Amino acid sequence: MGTEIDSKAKIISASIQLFSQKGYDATRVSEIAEAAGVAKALIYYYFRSKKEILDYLVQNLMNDAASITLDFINVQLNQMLTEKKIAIENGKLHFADEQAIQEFMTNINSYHQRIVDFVLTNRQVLRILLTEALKDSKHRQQLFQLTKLTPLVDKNLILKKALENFPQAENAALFKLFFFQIPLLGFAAFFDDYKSFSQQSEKELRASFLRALQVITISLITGSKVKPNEGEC
Amino acid sequence: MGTEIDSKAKIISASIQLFSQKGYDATRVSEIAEAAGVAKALIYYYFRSKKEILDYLVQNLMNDAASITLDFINVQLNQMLTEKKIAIENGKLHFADEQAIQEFMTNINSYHQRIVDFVLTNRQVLRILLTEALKDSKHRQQLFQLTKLTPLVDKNLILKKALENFPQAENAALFKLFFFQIPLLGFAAFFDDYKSFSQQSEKELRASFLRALQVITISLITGSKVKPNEGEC
Amino acid sequence: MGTEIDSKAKIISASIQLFSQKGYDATRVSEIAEAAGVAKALIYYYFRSKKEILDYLVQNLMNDAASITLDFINVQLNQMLTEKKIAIENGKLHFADEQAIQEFMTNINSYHQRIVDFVLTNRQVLRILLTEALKDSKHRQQLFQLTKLTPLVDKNLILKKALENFPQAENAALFKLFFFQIPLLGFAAFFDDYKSFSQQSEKELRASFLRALQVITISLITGSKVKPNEGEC
Amino acid sequence: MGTEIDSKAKIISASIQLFSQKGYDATRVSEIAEAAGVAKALIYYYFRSKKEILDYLVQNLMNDAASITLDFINVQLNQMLTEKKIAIENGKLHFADEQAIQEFMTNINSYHQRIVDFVLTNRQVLRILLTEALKDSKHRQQLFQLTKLTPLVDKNLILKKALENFPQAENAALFKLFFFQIPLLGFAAFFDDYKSFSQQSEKELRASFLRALQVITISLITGSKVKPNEGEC
DNA sequence: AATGAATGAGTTTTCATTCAT
DNA sequence: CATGAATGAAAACTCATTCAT
Repeated sequence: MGTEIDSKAKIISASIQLFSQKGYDATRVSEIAEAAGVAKALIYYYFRSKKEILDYLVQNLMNDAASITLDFINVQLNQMLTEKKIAIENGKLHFADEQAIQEFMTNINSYHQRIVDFVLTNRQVLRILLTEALKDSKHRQQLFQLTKLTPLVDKNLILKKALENFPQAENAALFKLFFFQIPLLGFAAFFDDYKSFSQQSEKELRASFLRALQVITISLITGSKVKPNEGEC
Repeated sequence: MGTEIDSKAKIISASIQLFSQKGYDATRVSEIAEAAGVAKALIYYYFRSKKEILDYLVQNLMNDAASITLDFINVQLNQMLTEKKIAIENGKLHFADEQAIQEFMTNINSYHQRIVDFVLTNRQVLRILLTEALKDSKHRQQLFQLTKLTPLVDKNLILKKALENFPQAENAALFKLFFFQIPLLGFAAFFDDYKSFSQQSEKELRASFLRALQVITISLITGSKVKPNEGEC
Repeated sequence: MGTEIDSKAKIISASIQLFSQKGYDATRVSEIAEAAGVAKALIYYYFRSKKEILDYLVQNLMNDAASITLDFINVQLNQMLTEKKIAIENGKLHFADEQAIQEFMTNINSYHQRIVDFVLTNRQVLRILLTEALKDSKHRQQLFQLTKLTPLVDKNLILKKALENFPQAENAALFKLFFFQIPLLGFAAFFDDYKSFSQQSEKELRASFLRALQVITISLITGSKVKPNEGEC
Repeated sequence: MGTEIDSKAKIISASIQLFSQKGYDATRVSEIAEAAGVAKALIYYYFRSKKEILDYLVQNLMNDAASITLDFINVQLNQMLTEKKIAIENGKLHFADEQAIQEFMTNINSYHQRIVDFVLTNRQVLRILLTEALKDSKHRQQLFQLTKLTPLVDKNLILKKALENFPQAENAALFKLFFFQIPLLGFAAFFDDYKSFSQQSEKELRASFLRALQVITISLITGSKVKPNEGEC
């Protein structure tokens, strides 16, 4: 013990690799053992069952997520409001000066960076969770619980403003889910595939995605009210 | 001869139900048989293997998708350009008058409606395909092939304009994928869950999502250029 | 009926082909149907079961065999004895003159020809029977029953003489079985393989085998007594 | 750890028993498990498939056969030639004296003994191989490869002489196959059946068969040339 | 005479899990 | 901690046979 680089860690690592690659159901315990370079029976020394490995991975992700304070942006936004660098008028943000805009952009970007870094770092387990969430209601709950950590609507002043464009309250949640959280998950889940397809570096892709987030955010903030079609849509 | 309303159809229907519910791997052939109300062996009379059922479902989806012309919007857009109802200046769309705006909105919404209707109608198989795409490269290819049917960037003048906001060409593809196609897929895949969670009707959700698509689209079209942060992001 | 070249015959023919090729157990009823170009269910119109097809083939073989009089040689041999063309002295055949030898050879050869022609004509079913006899005692009985049709020991004067070389009576049966009947069966069973391997024509092989039978027969008839090793063999 | 005297050996033994009894196709894996007194799944712990058990048995037979030097007789024959105890004149063997004949007989018998012992010891697997060879070309090849270990024609001076009786060279191979190798295989394959039928002891049958081999061999060696019938045979 | 559809009872194979050491 | 051996339960798939027409 000590020298043999922690069998448990190897089992966990192999599990992440395989679950995210082939899915939980299609992954065999024997494959995990083989990939981890340990005997199959050892897995049952550390985990009660195959299911428990999955639970362990997801729980770890949840804990990691919880330990990250993602709403720090609000603190800074409020500070900017207090310092009169920004103001909200007629449902739109107004900036005191060019420097205020710059500061605002920096803050919002740093906020997005944190989220993107988190999903990229944990992309394999996120992919596992996403896949499982598509078929298991328990994991679906966990996935949605996870998205609460991106408090765009409730706490984040920015999107809150932007989402006022939507007449119904629920629509805000819908927009948040399908155009912010789902893209984030999708980015994490398909990152490696898209990377090899686009032949861009990890860094470039990350930057591009962040810029896309900016486009959406800014556009929304400064965007005009939408008159929803009252047709038969 | 009348009672057994096409056993094959019942098998297919049961497969869609179960695959989309529990995932392909977790669905047992015996469960399909039970759900379809036929003998297990009959499934192998119509399909060579469990895998072939999946292939059949996906192939059918692909064929259905192919038969739908999703880029009709371009035709109408071009017509509006010809009729001088809209013009493109400085990378932004300019409208001749209020009526032009209205017509444009109608067109774009009808375009989105078609896509949304397609993904909602086929949401179960789409969910299956999405789940499988997350673990099987063959299905990943099919999923991406499917997204080619939403020709937002290449052929669609609207997003083309909007996406000029992105400095690099590749970013357009990234934006298209993660903020249009993935949300669409996500909407289809999580529709039923979100519906029961939000307690909104199918019609309402569809309308809300369409409005969200409008928000994004309009905001982008009329949006100001984004100066990407040049920091170490 | 009449035009459609007899479905039953096609089923039988396909069965012979497949049973002899892959063995009874490994042949599927569906394969027979396919090879015969009829629906699987039709097979059950003509035969109660797959087993019954096999029984039918073997029974047909037995009947064909029974209808051939294979011991006609004895008649002619006895005639030669009566006509003093041959005589038996000291356990060896003595011939009256060269012409007698010639006549004798002709007779014996014509006898062998009949047998060889029979096994070659029926080689496919014989192969089936041989294979089945190796695992099923009922067919083993039928195979041995079939060999009674080659009455070399009991009725055939020639080998009877030759086999007097063997001290024990049973040995005659052993010799007959392993050095006459088994070779005959082997010749029939492996004929097609040996033919394509040796690249000789069917006619040539048949002639060669007949010559080999002569060699054995003649050698035995004129052969010297064998003093069996009395060692521990 | 002592009680379970090697489960793998028990599986192999049960497989040999059952395959040779009922044939490979008709033997169920569950039967092997039951006969071996182990769980069905254990069979798949040691063998990838039912087919692999068969392959293992045949391969083992091939290896055993290869490890036995069956042509040692040639060494002794050559020695007798060198010692002038035998000579070859006019295509026939001539012996120096009575003692030479006796020595020769001893040698040839010891040669046959080895072969017969080998086929008797491995009669069950040989029977399996024979049965499979009748339907699978791969096993046919292996069967014929096995017969190469009885180098009667090419290396064995005795039969080489004898076979000169045959005009065509190929006939030698035919004779070797159908009147030496096939009888040997037949003896092995039908040994147990013939034994219980003849009610002779194993020892007696073995001795009888060896004597039959002697009869054939001696007769051939001292036999007169055969004038093949030039008729329409 | 002929067949497409259907199935019960098996068949091989798999796999998560346990046990003895 | 670690493992080779072992297994019960179930999985996918097969196949001879039957049924309705």
